[in-house]
Amino acid sequence: MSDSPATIMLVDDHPLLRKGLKQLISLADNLTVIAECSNGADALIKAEELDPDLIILDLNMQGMDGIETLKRMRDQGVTSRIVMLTVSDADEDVVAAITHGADGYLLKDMDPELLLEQIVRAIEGKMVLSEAITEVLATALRRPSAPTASKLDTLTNREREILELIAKGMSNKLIARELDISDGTVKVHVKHLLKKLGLRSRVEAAVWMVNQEQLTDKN
Amino acid sequence: MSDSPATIMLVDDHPLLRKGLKQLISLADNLTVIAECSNGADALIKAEELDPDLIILDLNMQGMDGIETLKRMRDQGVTSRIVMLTVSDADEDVVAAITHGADGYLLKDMDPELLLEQIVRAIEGKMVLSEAITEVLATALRRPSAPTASKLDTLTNREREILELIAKGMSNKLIARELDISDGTVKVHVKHLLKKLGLRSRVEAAVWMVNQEQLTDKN
DNA sequence: CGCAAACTATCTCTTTTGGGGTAATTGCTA
DNA sequence: TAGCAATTACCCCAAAAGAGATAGTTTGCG
Repeated sequence: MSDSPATIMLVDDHPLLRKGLKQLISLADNLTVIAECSNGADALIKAEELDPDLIILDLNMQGMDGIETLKRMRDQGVTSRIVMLTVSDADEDVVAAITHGADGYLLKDMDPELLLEQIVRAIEGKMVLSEAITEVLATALRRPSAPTASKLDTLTNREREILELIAKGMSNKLIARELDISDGTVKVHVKHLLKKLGLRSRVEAAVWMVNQEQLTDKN
Repeated sequence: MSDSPATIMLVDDHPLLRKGLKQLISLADNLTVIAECSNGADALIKAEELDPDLIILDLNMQGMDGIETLKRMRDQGVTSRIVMLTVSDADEDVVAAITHGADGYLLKDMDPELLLEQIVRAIEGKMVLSEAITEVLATALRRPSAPTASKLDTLTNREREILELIAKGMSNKLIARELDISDGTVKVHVKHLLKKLGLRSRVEAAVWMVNQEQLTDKN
């Protein structure tokens, strides 16, 4: 290590948490906080200007969120180590953070001493992950990733139509009336669509579809 | 005011945030933090034991959440002023907090100076609400109540639990295995929960629940 | 033209679901 | 103590769903 302290930038829209974090970091004499930002836009500018050794980035921020900020920083050519700090251990967030170039993912409810250790390790170039996170990441990587959208494509128009009605909670009989076909025919379509999607019941199909709709709505 | 400093107890499962908050409070010489808890159960014991002037209570905690903790404290006869501190400005939370006897509702992303002012005002016996919150509260009160959340509240714990499993697509048999009860019993609970929610099938229930979860997740 | 895929429909059979009831146990409350 | 709500479990029965097979009609493509 060098003899001058490592530079750290904090990005979090909770002043209180910044304060706590800064105080924590001040306990280590080879670390220094050179900047604080309360939002992503600010962080982008300061990151380029100051080129800190480490950026600690909150995931859940108003306006531009942590992932978006991270993405833009990397696009902009920021080479600082970047560690996400967050309350969320949601699968997608972890995966998104790592795939977009985060060097770590720590949870806010960690023990402060441990957190400080991890920060030091991050500056030393190591990937730091909360324990709870490593599992999530491992299982996420085991799955190739989003095969979901493609699955919908394997369905015929009629099957997709019927799946959407199932996702509204409708029974075969109601669907039959709605589409003006026999309920026996609906059963055939349901049978096929379940097989194609690898699901075991219309309830699974409904849940899957609703989540699917929500996912695509976000983008 | 008296000449001895007012006593404050902090309840939050993020050590970091407690640290920041404690430091902030230490800036005022007529305030003193006499206890810190990382969970609701601990808080219940210490609150009764120490009877602080003010309890600052995190809403989103592991295990017993803030509202539950608040409720039990009041049931237990704790007369301290209690202020909720949280990231969430979800309508239901605010209303729930106030109706269960909270004396204030502050957001974690407030300006620290302002936060400190509000803490002082709370100790002086005033109701303190973040600006963003007053609006929420006003509109929440204008409506008689939340039409959706109230329906979930009519369910018993077991029914809600089973509804959540249905919302994962599980069959009665699977749910029975999961909860280690007979599948006949699961059917009884399903029957009741459908009647209470005014739904006609588990598929409707699943769809309703998934949408419900998504709505509450956003806040 | 011939063929495959999609859509339709029907039949059979098993499993699941939902609605009705009764009843024992527990724990809390008036 | 009596009563009530919640949880558990069982009964019966009708409706719905799902899996299998078979088959007619239409449509588009090589």
